[in-house]
Amino acid sequence: MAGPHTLAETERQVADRIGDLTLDYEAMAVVSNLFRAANAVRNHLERSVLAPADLTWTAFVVLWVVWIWDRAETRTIAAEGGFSKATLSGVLTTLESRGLVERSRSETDGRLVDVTLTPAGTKLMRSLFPKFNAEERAITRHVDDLGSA
Amino acid sequence: MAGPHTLAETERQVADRIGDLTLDYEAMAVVSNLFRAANAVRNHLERSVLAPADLTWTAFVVLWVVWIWDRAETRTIAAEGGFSKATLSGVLTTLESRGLVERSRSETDGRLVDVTLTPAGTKLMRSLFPKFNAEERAITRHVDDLGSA
DNA sequence: ACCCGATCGTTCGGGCCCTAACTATCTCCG
DNA sequence: CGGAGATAGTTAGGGCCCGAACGATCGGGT
Repeated sequence: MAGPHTLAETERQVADRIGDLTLDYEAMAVVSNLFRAANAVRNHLERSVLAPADLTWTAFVVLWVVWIWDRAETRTIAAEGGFSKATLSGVLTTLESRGLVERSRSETDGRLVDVTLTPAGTKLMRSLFPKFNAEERAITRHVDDLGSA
Repeated sequence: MAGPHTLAETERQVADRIGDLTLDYEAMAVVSNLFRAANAVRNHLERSVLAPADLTWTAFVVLWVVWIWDRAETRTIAAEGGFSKATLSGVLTTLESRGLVERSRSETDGRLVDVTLTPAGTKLMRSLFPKFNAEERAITRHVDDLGSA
């Protein structure tokens, strides 16, 4: 799906399996390369920036959203980060236990939960995000290479 | 990171947080959109094609690699699919218990494990892959929209 | 004032995902 | 031949991830 083989090699193998069907090889390559690139970028950023701070990708995204918007409702964070409410709930618990975020029930709507950064969380993001962005910059300089099979 | 806000909005918020630092907003947008697109594509394919067959994304990738190359060593599958050997080990156990793949120790090298599809696994892929590719085709027709913030 | 449907966040169960540690096997080289 | 180092796959442990089910809350219509 996202490995070292060339498109031509893969195409030949697929043709052997289902030669009688009409397939869209370009669409296959697009999806495959999309994931190849996304995985490569994520792995690099996790190892170079996030792991030293003992943060996962998702945890960093949560901190990022709350940091940028000063405070955020749970539903907003999940939508912004692209993961489910269930996932967020667990990550928030982790971050809360580490003293990086705080949960507080909304005063105007009893169903909502507001999330804010603790001073420790803010301090972490102020020092971490510049490093993260520097790596983003370094990566995107050759992101085209990652995407080509 | 990958939500509904525009780049301009996000940029203004970031500037409020660390206005004195030099940042690469375009690199931010590239990474963010890369993940936004990859997530959207993956979620769609999982829900529309994989979930009805009770397969996860990773499980499908494993089946795909083994199917196309007829048989594959564990290390090859992991490299091709972009996940760790440890992850693959667990997924293979799941697929084996469902009777879709078989493990067999290599005859020439006692360290290696060869993976092959069972008849049931082959049958599943022959029926599933055309559906998967059809969705890939439908998605990539507007993948540019997904990537634009 | 009261119900009904919609919405929010959490919890539960199962599965993926990674790193580190471990065992088994192979290969190289003296 | 025999050990040292490299390599393969598995396992252990911790964390993410999702859909489904749940209790709590809100809002509109009567």
